[in-house]
Amino acid sequence: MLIHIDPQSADPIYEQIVFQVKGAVARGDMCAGDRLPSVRELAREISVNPNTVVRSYQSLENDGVIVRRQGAGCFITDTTNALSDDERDKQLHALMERAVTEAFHLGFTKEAIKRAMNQGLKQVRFERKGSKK
Amino acid sequence: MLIHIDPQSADPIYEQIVFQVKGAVARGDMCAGDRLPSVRELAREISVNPNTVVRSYQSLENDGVIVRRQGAGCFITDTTNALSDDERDKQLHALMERAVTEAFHLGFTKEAIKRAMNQGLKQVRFERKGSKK
Amino acid sequence: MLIHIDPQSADPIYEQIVFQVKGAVARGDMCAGDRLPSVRELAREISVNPNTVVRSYQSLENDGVIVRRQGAGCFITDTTNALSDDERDKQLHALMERAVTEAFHLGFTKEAIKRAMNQGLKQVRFERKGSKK
Amino acid sequence: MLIHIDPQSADPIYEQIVFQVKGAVARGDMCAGDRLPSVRELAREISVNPNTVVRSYQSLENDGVIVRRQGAGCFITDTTNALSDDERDKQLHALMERAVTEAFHLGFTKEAIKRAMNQGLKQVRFERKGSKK
DNA sequence: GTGGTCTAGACCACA
DNA sequence: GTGGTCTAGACCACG
Repeated sequence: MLIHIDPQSADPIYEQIVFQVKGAVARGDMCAGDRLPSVRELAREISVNPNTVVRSYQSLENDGVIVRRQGAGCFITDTTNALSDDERDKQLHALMERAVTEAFHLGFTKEAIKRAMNQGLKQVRFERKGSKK
Repeated sequence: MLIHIDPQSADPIYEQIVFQVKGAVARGDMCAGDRLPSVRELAREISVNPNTVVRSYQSLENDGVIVRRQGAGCFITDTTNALSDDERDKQLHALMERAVTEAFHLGFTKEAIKRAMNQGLKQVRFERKGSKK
Repeated sequence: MLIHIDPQSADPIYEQIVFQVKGAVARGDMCAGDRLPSVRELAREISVNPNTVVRSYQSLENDGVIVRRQGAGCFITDTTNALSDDERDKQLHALMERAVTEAFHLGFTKEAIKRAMNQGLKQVRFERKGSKK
Repeated sequence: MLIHIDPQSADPIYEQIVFQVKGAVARGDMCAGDRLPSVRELAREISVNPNTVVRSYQSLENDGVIVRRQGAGCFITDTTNALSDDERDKQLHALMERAVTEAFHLGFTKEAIKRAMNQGLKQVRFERKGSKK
């Protein structure tokens, strides 16, 4: 695993882990069925408290990104999100509204924002989680 | 002002206020020079403690969105962001990466995300804060 | 930490704390990565309300001097200032104009002011925050 | 008079007035014996509440920059500051320490700070207040 | 243990 | 009237 924690960041460590796993999956660096490192393993690797890793894995399971199987470990899922269409649309809308609003207040033009968004989209493997291999 | 607070939300109240003000400015509903409701007034209106509103206004001032003038009130600024280009680019990139990653994990396709982004962009007045009339 | 508060001062308590921390960093008494006393600890030590210390630490974080990490504590950063060059120049100019003007009205000569400035400069470790050991 | 108020500034108006008068005197634009505009005159000119101007003039009188003579108006003084040498030295030291510390945290080098200081010094007429004419 | 948020209510400074 | 500071004390989130 290639998880990097920035101790300078104000973001809580558990959120940094969550986002890096989500990012790895989105980029296709991890695929459905792949096993995450065990809690203790990852905790040692990135020098954080095991409880913090547990917290991250709980959050990832909550978001439907992984499943935890007793005794076997944690695995990336291929399930599409369990939320209702309405709820998903609402969340997508909120995500984009927030991103655009913040970008506007950073002083960017419409074109610059579009460019950055396209660049972001390019880094994601949309052929879906299970397709690798 | 038409600020709505969801006391159930996981987002802290003060951030909800911050985002709603930023959104109003981005949409052009508020322009440079416009006065925000007074701390006490807004606090009463949305039934929160005045200190919570103060916290929001502090945050907005830090982000260069408003100025707070003792005895006078709080006003939308027309200043462009004071951060360095490097820092702004870094933040824009992080914003977009995060938004795209989250949208991917909600199960949306590239096209759906683009569509939502364009819809978000349409609601922003990019002619900048002072341009209303 | 050796922070001293003058409750008689016209400067607000939280600003006194901010300046003393900034001074300690500038003198090299504190370096990048060093941990500040906890909010409660410092509050007890200097006999002020914890919220007042929180206010100081918020301000220091805004100025990029420290990061606050939930559950972990507050740490001196090694980041260089994120403001644009224009903004930094503007602020430097304003600082110096103000200092010189006030010194003039205290009745000092050009030479005396220069001397005091050089003395001030001598106390700062310009080899930057992280360089201690 | 050439006093300019910046309504975008977070600095209180009365302080802006005080500093602009002090600056004008330091630059030699106003000399000992010169008369300030009357309270009402200045208030009208810069569109502020007369009480605010009164506050500024009080502060300037307090600092020994002007004298207010009943019925005649306010005049620039030529008196050197009334404080004790010890007190003046202490204030000078504090001024410079503060300026240098803030400049350091803006990320400037020793040389850049010296340069800015010299530039600031150049704009001041050290031949003292009464010498013009 | 750490920091983060929120409430309640006081008193001061500015316009 | 406005915002600015400070206290007291509660409860939550993170490591």
